[in-house]
Amino acid sequence: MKDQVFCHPVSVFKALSDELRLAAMLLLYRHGKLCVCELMEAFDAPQPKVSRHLALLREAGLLDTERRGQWVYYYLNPLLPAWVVQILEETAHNNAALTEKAQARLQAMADRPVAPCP
Amino acid sequence: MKDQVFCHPVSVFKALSDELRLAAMLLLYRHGKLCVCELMEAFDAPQPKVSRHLALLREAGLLDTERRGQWVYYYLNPLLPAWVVQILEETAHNNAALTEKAQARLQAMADRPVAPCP
DNA sequence: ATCGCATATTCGAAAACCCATATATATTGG
DNA sequence: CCAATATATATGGGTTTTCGAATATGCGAT
Repeated sequence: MKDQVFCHPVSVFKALSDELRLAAMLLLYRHGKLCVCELMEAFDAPQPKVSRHLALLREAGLLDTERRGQWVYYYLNPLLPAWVVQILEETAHNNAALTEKAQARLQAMADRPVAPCP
Repeated sequence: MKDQVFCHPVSVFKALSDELRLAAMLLLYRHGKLCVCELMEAFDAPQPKVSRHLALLREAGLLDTERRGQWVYYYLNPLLPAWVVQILEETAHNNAALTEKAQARLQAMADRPVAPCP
């Protein structure tokens, strides 16, 4: 079992202090892996905006990525400290409204790219 | 038992995304009530800076205040949703370093004002 | 090689944030 | 009332964040 990454709490909270970024973290916490275009659809947001926020989360160490063909899948950094995951769980559990609309748009999305193998 | 206050998660995280504010929340979580001059000492920070950050936390609904003579005591808003308290607990428990120095300076502080009665 | 789609990055400009300094308000004690 | 202490707020400036628009890169298919 690999070591966890260090996350400075202030950086974590800063990363989560934006509506789109927080919702993205919660959506990925629940769904495992999603590609940028799925998140664009879920948040009804322009591509550069989504991409920029995801890059920020990755630079903060919260997300990791995996390329599959033309798609890039984002997912929670598996080395995330347990307390950070706990915070996501706590937040998701008590704030379902945060991801409700995104969730619905994601479900309703047509032509979703095929999920990555592993 | 009174109703809890509503706290938008994004606002909560934004409030916690500053070193001084986060440390202040954790210190108050542990100590119950502290006045501004104690927090100035703990953080070795100028008075307007401390006051401004505390005001921000109060406006975000995280803190409440109580005047006792010339001192103003800050403490966690008793109506804080449980999930917010959980996040503080989780953060405090896994990031002791955040409040270590402040803790020490507070202990070492001479002439601390007397604690409020109730 | 070239086209089309998915994603990333760059480039200003507008807004938000943070700080130090200075000043104002409130309370206590004389 | 006056002086002293504790706290709050205002002002101005420097830094950071955020955005839309434009452009660049990467990959697959033809």
